[in-house]
Amino acid sequence: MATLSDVATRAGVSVSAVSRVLSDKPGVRVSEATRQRIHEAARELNYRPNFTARALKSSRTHAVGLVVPGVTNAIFAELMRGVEEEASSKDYMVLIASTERLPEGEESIPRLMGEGRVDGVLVQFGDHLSGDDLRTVTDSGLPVISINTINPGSGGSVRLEDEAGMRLATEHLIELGHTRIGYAGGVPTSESGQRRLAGFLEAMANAKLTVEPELVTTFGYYPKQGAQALDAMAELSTPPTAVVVANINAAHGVLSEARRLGIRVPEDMSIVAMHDTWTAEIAWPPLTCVRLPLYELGRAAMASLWENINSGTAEDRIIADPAPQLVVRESTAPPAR
Amino acid sequence: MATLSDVATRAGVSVSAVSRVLSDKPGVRVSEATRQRIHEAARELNYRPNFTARALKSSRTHAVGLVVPGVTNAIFAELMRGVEEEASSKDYMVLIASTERLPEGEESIPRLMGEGRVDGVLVQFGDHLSGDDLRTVTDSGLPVISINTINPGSGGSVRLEDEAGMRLATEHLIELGHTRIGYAGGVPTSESGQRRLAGFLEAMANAKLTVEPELVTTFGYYPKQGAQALDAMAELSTPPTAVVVANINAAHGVLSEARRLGIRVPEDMSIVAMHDTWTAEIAWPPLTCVRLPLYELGRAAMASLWENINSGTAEDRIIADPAPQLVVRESTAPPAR
DNA sequence: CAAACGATTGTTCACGAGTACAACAGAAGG
DNA sequence: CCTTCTGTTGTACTCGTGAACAATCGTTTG
Repeated sequence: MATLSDVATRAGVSVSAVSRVLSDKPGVRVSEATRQRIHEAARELNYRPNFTARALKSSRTHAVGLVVPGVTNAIFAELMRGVEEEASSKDYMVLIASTERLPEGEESIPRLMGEGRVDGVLVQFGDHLSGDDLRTVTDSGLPVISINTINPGSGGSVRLEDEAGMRLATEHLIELGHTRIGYAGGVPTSESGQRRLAGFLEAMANAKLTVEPELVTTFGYYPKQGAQALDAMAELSTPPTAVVVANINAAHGVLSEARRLGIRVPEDMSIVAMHDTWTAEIAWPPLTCVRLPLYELGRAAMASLWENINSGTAEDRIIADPAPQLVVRESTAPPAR
Repeated sequence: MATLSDVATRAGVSVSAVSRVLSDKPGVRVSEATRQRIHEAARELNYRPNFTARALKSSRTHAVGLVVPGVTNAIFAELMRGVEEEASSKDYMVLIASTERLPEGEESIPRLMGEGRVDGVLVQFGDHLSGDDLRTVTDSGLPVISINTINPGSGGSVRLEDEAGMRLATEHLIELGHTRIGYAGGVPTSESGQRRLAGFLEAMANAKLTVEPELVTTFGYYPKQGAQALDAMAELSTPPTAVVVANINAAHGVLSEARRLGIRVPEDMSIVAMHDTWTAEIAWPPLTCVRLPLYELGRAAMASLWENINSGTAEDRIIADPAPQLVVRESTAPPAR
């Protein structure tokens, strides 16, 4: 790997000359002859500035951390694609830190943040946001953007129109004629979970429909918890004729549990889910979903972080473009009379 | 962010003393008093060694690159989970470089490799392995492990038992009584594609079944290409009664295309797919699959890379544990007479 | 009691890039 | 002919860590 001084030797100049020419700042004055010789030498040696040295000098690593609950997840994949592309366009790289297997004395978050590996961090805590982890992240002094969670007092955030999305989903069921509608939400401590529940309740209230407490479950966003929610509702003397599921992964769990219990979708029960990933299409029946701009959320998160890194400004943004959109497939239908 | 010399000042000793104590090498002799004072000062200042400085000095970044064709993919997710966990256990971090949107003058691979950002690279080229990219990667002089492709002359590799997996899938259909079996494979230039095709042909030959050329398609591993393969087969005067699909993502495409064409699965056509991701269960009908150890492949890849980084040895490994396993679900059945 | 030794700690330099400052050349002006 | 200026290039130090080497101290031994 060629260094600055290798190039300098080859071009017969000093390192600083090479540094000046190659960094190509506006104010530098170098003769055309040396400039060319240096460029030629650099090309011949296939010179690339050493990242570690540059990072040490400038205390900029041109890398950001992305902390997510897990990577086996279509929602995360969309988000990450957005982050990746925006990062790439800003000459940044992305370091993934999954909190999937936290239990065993997880050290990767403090390591990521405390050692100057990254210039900033994007955090999407899942349902299980441990207070300790959160503190580690916010106390580090690094620019932090939290995704779909407003972090009190620290850094900026980006989030989606969760309420509007849930209203859309719920209104769809109401328009189809459902009145007894169940809700399978995220855990109550999750912020996005609270917003989504609010959206559901609002739509129900607008339609003057009553929401019986036993029809509101908040087990979580994962398939198993979706199945759990359906189990709870199926046990009732009069189960709902439709269910709003606050997360598509949970909806997949609802679907397979419905199959297991012999509940036909949509004939016996309609299902509408939040988020529209490619898995919605392959499910049977294909899931009616509300599409939220996850890719754009990722891009916006990275853009905000970049802003924060470079100018210290931290704002809370709501990603509303494109607006939440209902994608009707085959998991919803009018209720059987 | 506290530095070594901050700790040194606070403890009233020199930087080298601190360095010695905190790096805690076996041969160092430091008095218990200073050791304690240093540890205390370090704790009080919440000292963490600066990664960039350490990397510059030792020319080890404790990071590896993972180059993959795309991140919106359940197969990749499994693989990445393995890589992540093994990396974490070795105190390494993972940098993702997706080649998804290569066209636009992609610079991220050379950047990743040429600037000393990573100690080594794991590469999984998809169907579209460009010669240039491959050369960039292998010429860099960095330790490289290629995943599911044997890279001629450079670095080591890990791969799965593709042939055995395909044999298993094909034999399953043969045992059910199918004789006219179609094949939807990866592009012919892909190495794993060739091995999988070989496995299919071998199983057919073993059963003394003829393979008509028009039943062998090699469009690729993606859903759309799976759909394309089914289209080609459905056009035939006598379509196959079963199809072996060399990739589960393509199989999802086959399924939805079958639905579009009014082909019932498994009544009119059985489908068996390679790889068993969670999406196989949510599909309708749930897909019969051959499970290959993707997670273990990821772990093994990272372990091999670590070996290569630390001792320069590069071997080609085949991950055979656990062995390929047929997971029978509902997409396969005996042929209709 | 002095030399020699071992234990402990400090000084210095290197890693590669970047930058303030110094140094030097040549040209213009007095 | 010398000063001054400008344009160009080199020198030297910084970032934080790590390690070879040097220095210091107290202690043991001849």
